[in-house]
Amino acid sequence: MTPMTPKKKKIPPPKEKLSAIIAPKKTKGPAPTPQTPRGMKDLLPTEEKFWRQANDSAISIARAYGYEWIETPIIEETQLFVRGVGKQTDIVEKEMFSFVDQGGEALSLRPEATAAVSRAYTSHGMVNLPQPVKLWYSGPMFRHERPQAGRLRQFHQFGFEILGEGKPIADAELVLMAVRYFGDLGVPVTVELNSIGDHFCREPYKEKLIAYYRGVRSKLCENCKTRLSRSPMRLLDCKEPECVTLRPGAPQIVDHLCEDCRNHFMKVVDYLDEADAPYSLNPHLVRGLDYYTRTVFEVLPKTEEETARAHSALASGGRYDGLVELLGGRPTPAAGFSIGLERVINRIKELGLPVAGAWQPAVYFAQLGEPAKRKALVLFEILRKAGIPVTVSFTKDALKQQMEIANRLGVRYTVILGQKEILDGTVILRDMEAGIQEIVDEKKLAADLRKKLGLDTQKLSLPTPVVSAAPPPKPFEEEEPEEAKVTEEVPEVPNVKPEEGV
RNA sequence: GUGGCCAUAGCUCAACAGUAGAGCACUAGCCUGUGGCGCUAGUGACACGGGGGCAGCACCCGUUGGCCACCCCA
Repeated sequence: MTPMTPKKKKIPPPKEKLSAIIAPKKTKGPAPTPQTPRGMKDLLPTEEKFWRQANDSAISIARAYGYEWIETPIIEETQLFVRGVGKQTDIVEKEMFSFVDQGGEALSLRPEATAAVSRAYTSHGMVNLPQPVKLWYSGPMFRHERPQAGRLRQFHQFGFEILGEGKPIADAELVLMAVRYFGDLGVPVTVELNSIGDHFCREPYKEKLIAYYRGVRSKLCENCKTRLSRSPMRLLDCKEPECVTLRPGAPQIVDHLCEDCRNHFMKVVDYLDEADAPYSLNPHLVRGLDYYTRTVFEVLPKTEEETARAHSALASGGRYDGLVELLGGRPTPAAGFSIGLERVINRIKELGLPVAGAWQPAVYFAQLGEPAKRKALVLFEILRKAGIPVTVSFTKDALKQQMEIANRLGVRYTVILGQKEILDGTVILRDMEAGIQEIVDEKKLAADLRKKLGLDTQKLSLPTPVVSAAPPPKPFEEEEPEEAKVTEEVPEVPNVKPEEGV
């Protein structure tokens, strides 16, 4: 007996296929440039500020509400999702990137994170932590769908989960967090809210629903005919005109909630009213994942014209009281929601909302000549250590080029180090706005720059002065029409037109 | 997954069945240690594969990718 051998049946790895891919047959012509896989894209430097904005705002919400960071693997056992998300859901049935690895394990790229977080809750004995356990995560998710704007195969979700808490105020907290997140960003949204009961009241309700639709079965769309036996609740969601017309006669889940579920839902609604949250009840809101119980909600963009696109949710979530237990843990009430970061960013761009800038250096370090390069290696580091947002291009030789870079970066000051300065133990400090230069002792440079940049008036040094998540309408950079108060003019600079004063 | 539209330089766009052009960007020079403006020059593309045709980027088919609707959701 080898105890190492797992009991699971192993499927032999598809060796031939793999080797065929790694060593493909020769083709004629030049090798084609590889593309990103369908529905997956590179995120480029120009996107940084939007991602920072969307992500940092969410982090500040997470902190404020007491959620802690967690990160789970991008790949999990396929079974986790089959059991957690549900065998009959669209996600599991047709949208998962699943594969068998070299060791014969059936694995999948995660299509969502709630199942994994619930697994982690049990795996790491978080039941023994003070309850509830409140967690946030952020990362890529994968669904094999037909791509479209706002719908990718690799997309990013930021999510929050409360595990070990069944009180309705937890549901309300989550909805409010969502509302406030979008409020902070300046994205107008509405929340659609519903309760889909728990398994005590849902099963009897489903029977009634099926009974109703059986009576009118012939009028249903093809899709719904199949849904009828597999997931009848989804009939309420169908957009086919025939099905829509049948909907008003259908029994509504809210009318069939058990007493506990009804009370729970009423309290959630009550809390939301108290907080003046912009929600509306949508008795037809049903989630595509099996684990939801009781409260479910979607956050939709509020747009001028109610176009079809308005129906793509920016965030969604709800309560999932059965999930932890379903995955082999103790019965644990839980709830959560997740935000679709790409969709949020699209919206921010469409609305032209202000975002905090990406990291901006305030000082550029220019060096001229080989000795200066060497010395720059040391002097630059001193500035960096001193907490000055400084940047440099050691590979560039011509001063002109470096000045161009400094200009493009929009830096306040450029430090210039050349032969002369090395001999004197000094450095030229150029004010890029005023076009004025002064000579500074290299030993005093760091302190001088900190003073000029006003760094000493703030806290202590921030090694990476990243823009904080200060969310609300914070326009762009404040401009400082600082008049020239420095002494030495440098005449040879062709400062042609004084009209460009500020 | 179904149906439709689309695909020319890094970006935004032209052109013609006879062998691709602009603006911006990029690189260099005018300016031998100093940015923004200007001038000059240069780099750089017909997504991939096949078909008919003297000839194709243009027409046809396939592949890949994007977008739109459906589906679904984030």
